[in-house]
Amino acid sequence: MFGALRRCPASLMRNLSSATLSSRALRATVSQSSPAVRRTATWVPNVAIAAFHQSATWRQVAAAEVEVDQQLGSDGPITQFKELATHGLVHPNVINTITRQMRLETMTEVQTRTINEALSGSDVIAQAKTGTGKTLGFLVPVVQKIINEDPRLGERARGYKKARPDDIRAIVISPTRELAEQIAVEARKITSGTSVVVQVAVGGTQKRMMLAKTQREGCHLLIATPGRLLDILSDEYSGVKAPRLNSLVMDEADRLLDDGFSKEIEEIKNYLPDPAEVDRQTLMFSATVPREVVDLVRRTLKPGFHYARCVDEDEQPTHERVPQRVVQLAGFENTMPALYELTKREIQARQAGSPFKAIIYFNSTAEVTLAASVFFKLSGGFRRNTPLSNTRCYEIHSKLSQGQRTKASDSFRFADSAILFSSDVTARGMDFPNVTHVIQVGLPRDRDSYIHRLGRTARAGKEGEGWLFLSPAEEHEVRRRLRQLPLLQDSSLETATVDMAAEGEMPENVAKLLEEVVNAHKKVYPEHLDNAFRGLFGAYQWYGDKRGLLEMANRLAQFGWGMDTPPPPPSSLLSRMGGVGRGRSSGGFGVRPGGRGRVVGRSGGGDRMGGRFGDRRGDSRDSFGGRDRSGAFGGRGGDFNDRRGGGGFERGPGRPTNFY
DNA sequence: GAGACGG
Repeated sequence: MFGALRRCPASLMRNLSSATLSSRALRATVSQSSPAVRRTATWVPNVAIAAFHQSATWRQVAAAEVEVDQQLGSDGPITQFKELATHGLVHPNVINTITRQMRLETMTEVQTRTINEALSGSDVIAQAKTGTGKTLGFLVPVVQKIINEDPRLGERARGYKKARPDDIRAIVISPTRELAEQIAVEARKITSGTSVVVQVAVGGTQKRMMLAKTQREGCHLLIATPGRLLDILSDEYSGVKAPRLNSLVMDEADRLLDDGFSKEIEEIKNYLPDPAEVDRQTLMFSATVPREVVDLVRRTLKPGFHYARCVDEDEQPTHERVPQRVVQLAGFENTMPALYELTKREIQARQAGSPFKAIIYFNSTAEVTLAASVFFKLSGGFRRNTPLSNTRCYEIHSKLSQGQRTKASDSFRFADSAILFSSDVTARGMDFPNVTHVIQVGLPRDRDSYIHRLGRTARAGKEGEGWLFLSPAEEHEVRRRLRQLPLLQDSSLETATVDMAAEGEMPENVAKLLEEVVNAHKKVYPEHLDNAFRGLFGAYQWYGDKRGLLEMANRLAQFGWGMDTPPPPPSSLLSRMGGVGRGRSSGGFGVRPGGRGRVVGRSGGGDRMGGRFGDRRGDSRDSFGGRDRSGAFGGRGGDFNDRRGGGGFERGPGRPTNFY
């Protein structure tokens, strides 16, 4: 059936290629054709052509495709791995490994669609949520294509496993090193019964070692990150060439095509053979396909590409299915106390046999490092019998060595109960089993980023929940950036809204918790504090009110970290604010910290915070009992009883009616 | 002065 695609009549192709077709006209064209044409067009890769028409959205195209499929009475795609071998579509040695060693029988939806389509030779862009087996979806057809070119590679003949270094037939590009390694593990598995040679090229490893290995063993399938790939392709002396490349896979394609990567990707293409001379199949995979990517895709993929929108209409995507709560913080300084309160509570609530496995995302690497160190102190280091002593803390971001990154990622992957403090390195594609919580501190750069991070939990049919901690700086931006997401306001964390500058009374348990957290900050390396402080201004560069930002940051340093004098902000910030003098006398640079009309920063004692919280005794919640505070002290029972929001959030645990 | 991607 799929071979028939190549024989798709030229006349039909021409019709479908006409950029003036709407999806409706396209359907009509197909359904009015003769039975023979209709049959050959069963999987009409060219339905996607309709996307060339400006009025056709991806959704319409996908709908048209399904409809055409139904109308034409397709005998349906192959859904069992075994059948791929019995129909002679994929080499039995590959399929046997999948069915016997990996114990997979039925393909997932994304696998069904992409494998069938890609084997037919058309370009594919596949949209599927994470954790649905996208990797096999492109590895199977890519490996098969390699075997097609040289059938001897299907066998595991001794001696034949020697490929030449310039034999690269397929390249898979991934935005992060860890994801590339994860893909390579799968690739080596499915090629273990064949003579196909897999190599990995990622940064942070020894380039010479990798090149020597490639010289020695050769390479058919190369899995790489953009930087290193460009590095070795452009290295005339000792690099690699791919004159016979005929498959290119972009995993997390939307990420690869956006600002940060697109330039490198373009450059990489300059080193690859001209598609006009060497026919090349391109496969793009992504969990989200934002509108801006569409134009790029049109230019990148061959006309007649296939769009596999493997998002089940009936099944809710992760970001609609997973419960998500928003914690509105009184200030930056409330972040760590609230995180600590939340994790402690969740760990205690889960003790018996159900582990707590969380990823906490931050927007700068320095914040990741700081939070991880503080939590390490809070968990009592390596001491036993603390609330967090059975929960290991790990840290991962791009500023660590590759060795540290790999260790953290593997440790967390196999951990039962643990917290991973992370930057966006792990936001996409990474498969950590059984993550129960994804906590995002600060507003992510965009909506997709939020969704990808959230996608680390509730995978493979498991439960999970999302949390978003927001500072006052983000109150307005969140409505713009995270529209239409079921974010439910949560006010169950007492430390989230408490005024940490308040000299007034506060409940003993809250005071104690704050003291613990502030003291932990005093035990970490001072440069961690300085770096995180500076990092904030980068992470919040979108925030217009620089003055207000500095004021909030100063409060963080004073009341959250117990510093007498906030660290200096980046000098560029001061020039941006304009007209603000520098000076340490006010207890900070540029802006006097404090706000809320309270006089602060007078006491000179080094242990001021400790003293304050230490002296606080006696439950005096009444003094806090003023208006609007009630929710914060309502105990754990009433989760959704917020009354501050003003926006009117859903109260009950049911489906939220109010969206940002 | 962010994040990811080569040293």
